Amino acid sequence: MKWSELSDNWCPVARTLSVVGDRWTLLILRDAYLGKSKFEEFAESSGMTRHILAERLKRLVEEGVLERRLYSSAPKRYNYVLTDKGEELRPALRIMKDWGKKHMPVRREAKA
Amino acid sequence: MKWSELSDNWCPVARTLSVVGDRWTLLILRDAYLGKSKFEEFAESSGMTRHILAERLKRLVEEGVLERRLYSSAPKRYNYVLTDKGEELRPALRIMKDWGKKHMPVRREAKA
DNA sequence: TTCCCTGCGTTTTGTTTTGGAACTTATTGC
DNA sequence: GCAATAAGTTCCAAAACAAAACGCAGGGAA
Repeated sequence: MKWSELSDNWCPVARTLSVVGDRWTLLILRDAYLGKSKFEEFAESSGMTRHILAERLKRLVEEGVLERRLYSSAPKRYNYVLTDKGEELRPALRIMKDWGKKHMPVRREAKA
Repeated sequence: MKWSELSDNWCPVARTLSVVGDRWTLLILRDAYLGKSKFEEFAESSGMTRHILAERLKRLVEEGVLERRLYSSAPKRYNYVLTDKGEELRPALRIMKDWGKKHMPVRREAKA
């Protein structure tokens, strides 16, 4: 089965994952919960490539998890802010944060 | 940044996602929470290829989320059961289930 | 007015991962 | 011997990805 066919799965968990279950999307949400909203902020913080970031942001906007908002008209600049729908996933990330702290100690020092 | 470098990230969410944040792993956990434990059960329920399933199960065992257990010695058969560590992610899946029910209605009928 | 800078992406070029299907191994039952 | 079952493994083409360069619209400095 292809990943893209998951959005109409009978299982609500599967449908949720069809939006946020890929490699980088939940990391974007993490940054959004931390208050980040600009393309460059996401790019730097998460370490993902700009290519992938652009694609994921577009998808999250299409799905109504983020909203693309003009915050400067000249030059035109957009940022990405959480919708109510997006906010409602915050508790899931909190659980993952606690789980990571408890079960996934850092083995070697990472820079930043 | 490569996905594999995430396991030593400063952020506990990122470290958690380095284990369960890929396309299919959380679907395996969903099935485990529903009581499934055998390779064939996971394969059929999730619709993922056996190839990927085998890889993900191996990783989950390595990370201590599942335990590989001999349940038949002749012929040798193994199944996969949740550890305490694995159980502790259940609440995150529950949030995703509720979110999916609320925000991701099924658009067309999918077969099982 | 020529040049560099910032913010936000897009394109290009290889590498890695994935999907799909067939194959393997060990054992039981017919 | 022959099919069935369970748990993987192997192969190849297709898709996704990483890294880095490029594009573009304005701003500011020289």
